[in-house]
Amino acid sequence: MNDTLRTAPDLDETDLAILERIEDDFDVSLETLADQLDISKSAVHYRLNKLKDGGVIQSVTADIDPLMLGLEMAAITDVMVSHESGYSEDIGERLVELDGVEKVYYTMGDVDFVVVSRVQSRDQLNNIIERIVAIDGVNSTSSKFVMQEFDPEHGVAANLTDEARSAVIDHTGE
Amino acid sequence: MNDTLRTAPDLDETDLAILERIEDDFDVSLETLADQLDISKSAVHYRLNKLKDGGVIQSVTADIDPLMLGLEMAAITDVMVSHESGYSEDIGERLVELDGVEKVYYTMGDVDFVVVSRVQSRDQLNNIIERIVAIDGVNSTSSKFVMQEFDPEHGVAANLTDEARSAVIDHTGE
DNA sequence: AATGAAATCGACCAGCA
DNA sequence: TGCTGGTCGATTTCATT
Repeated sequence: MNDTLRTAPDLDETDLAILERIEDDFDVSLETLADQLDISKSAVHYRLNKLKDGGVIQSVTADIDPLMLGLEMAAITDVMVSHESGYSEDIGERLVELDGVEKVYYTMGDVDFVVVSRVQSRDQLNNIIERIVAIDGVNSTSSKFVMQEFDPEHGVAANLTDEARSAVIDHTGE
Repeated sequence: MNDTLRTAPDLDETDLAILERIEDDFDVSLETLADQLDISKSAVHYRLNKLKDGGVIQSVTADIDPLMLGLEMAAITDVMVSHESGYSEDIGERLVELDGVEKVYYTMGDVDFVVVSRVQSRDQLNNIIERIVAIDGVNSTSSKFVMQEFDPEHGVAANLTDEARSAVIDHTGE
């Protein structure tokens, strides 16, 4: 057996059901969850703690509408770096530190980093791009505006294929 | 005055401070927040409700570690569509409905959609790509693997520039 | 908009299967 | 280990300012 994988410490169907429910809306009472799952409130709470301690639930966060903060503009910037100078990880960390940057992906292929940023104005976007090219090792950038965004109705747990579900649940023949 | 913007219904510095705190970790007691902000617990709760009702806080969600569900592979797929057939919005909605798809951006420029997906295996990624090209109107795709991801330490509210902050707070001379 | 008191709900503990 | 039931503390609600 391999011990290198730090995948979930034995999740069952009940755990998955809890995750599917709360990953989209944590504003449910323990009682509601308990009723839906036919277990007691304490059991739900016990499992929630286990999922938090086990790192399955990384955090509980309030999702803020960017539009309400005036952030009406999003952009995707491809960043090419010169591979000679410095390690990519450092550049990635510098990119993600920039104000307005929401997410950074380091990718294989001709593009090295994909940077998603969210700003109030074109000026602010230009500002971000300037700060990106100022980073040591950055060769060139290419940006495109985001016209519209689509978010899945359900999160990761609910989007698992049947194949993926069973792979999560029975990692050992108990 | 324009009335078309549905930006935040008058946020003040206290609201922003609350948002900055809970967008990264909602697991704080009202008492802690009240102490940090020098207002009463009830006042914090009152403001939280106002922020939820006003749509500033869209939802409270549990963030799940994809790795714990075996989703160790992420990919970014550029999708080109033929502009003659159908509206882009329909294609975007079909893309985001696919299992494993985490986010879809509709962009200006040569690339029409940028699709971020998260899967357990290369097979599952191939499966997603197959379903993408099967969508009516999709011309071609180009995918790249994500080797590493970088997330900001703080969320949108904390990443506002000073310029953006003041733009949020004093939208009317009260 | 904010407060304090009362009702409700969640967190924790000891014990049990 | 997973769960139960009960207790305590926290949160939600509401009348009041």
